[in-house]
Amino acid sequence: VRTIAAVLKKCGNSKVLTEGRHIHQFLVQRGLNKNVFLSNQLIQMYGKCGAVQDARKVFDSMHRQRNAFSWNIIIAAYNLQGLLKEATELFEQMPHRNVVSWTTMIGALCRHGYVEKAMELFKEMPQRNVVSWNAIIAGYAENEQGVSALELFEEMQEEAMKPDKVTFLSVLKACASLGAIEQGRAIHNQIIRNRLLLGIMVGSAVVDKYAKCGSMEEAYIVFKSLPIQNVITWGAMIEGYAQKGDAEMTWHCLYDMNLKGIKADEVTFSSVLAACINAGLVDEGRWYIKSMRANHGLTPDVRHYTCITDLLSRAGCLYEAETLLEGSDEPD
RNA sequence: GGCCAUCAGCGG
Repeated sequence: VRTIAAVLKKCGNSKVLTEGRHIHQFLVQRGLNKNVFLSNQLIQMYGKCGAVQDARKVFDSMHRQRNAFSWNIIIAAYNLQGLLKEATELFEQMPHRNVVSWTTMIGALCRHGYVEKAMELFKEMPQRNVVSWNAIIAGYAENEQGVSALELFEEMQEEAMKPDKVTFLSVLKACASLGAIEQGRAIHNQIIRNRLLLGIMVGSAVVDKYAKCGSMEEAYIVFKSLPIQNVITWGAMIEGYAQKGDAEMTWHCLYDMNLKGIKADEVTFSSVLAACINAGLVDEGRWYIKSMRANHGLTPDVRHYTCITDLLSRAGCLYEAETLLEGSDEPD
């Protein structure tokens, strides 16, 4: 049972629906489909594969066997597809909502931009844990309401709720979008004081925050101190230099990351092109967008064409911009 | 007891 569960989980995470269906059939044949634990895994597997209808069938077939997990999982499945209405209906029908159910809905509402509604739920819910706090803080941070995010962060600590690494991620993001360098430093110090080692995720957020606040020196110090550097940490550095129009350092990073065996991706190149715009380097821009295909096996998409058109039209090369767009396979 | 919610770089 444990191994079947693990396989189902893998199917969900790697979205291999056909394999998942086979296991489902197998479970039916063996009469194991009455197992609540496995049924929950099935719902989750279908949900992650985007097959909400199948997930729902399993859920419905459970009848009175359903537990809080089943409900939470099916609600999350609808939310994953952006089906907020259906998720809300189930949430309202759910008999014994727990902290996870509430938090799931808070996250979903925030993802749709309904932060105020999420806040209502947050206040209404009977008890909150660190994840609930994280969800609402991330919601404000995502919806460019960094100030509220930071206020909530204060509030949570007044209520003696200990922030964890996800909390720090969200508030650092809020600082980054606000350009709040001092607040950001304070949070960085707090992370250090809490002896939370900078893992790759929080570490990238710290780097990004310093970069967005324009302090590339501090960004670099943290960057170097991280256990590993990946495409995202490099990307945060490159974006920082790009925003400053520091083309030199942008090229340097791009070169360096390749040396270290980290492959630049589409996001990296949209920053590189942004650097070209900010530094007014038309030839380099032309070269890098070609280099994406030629040297990196990447396909430029709308983001890159937007940059290059911007760059070319600023330089007065409108005709060239048009021909470039016609040659691309992007509709816009 | 085990299975569910919050999660880092560009644009959207």
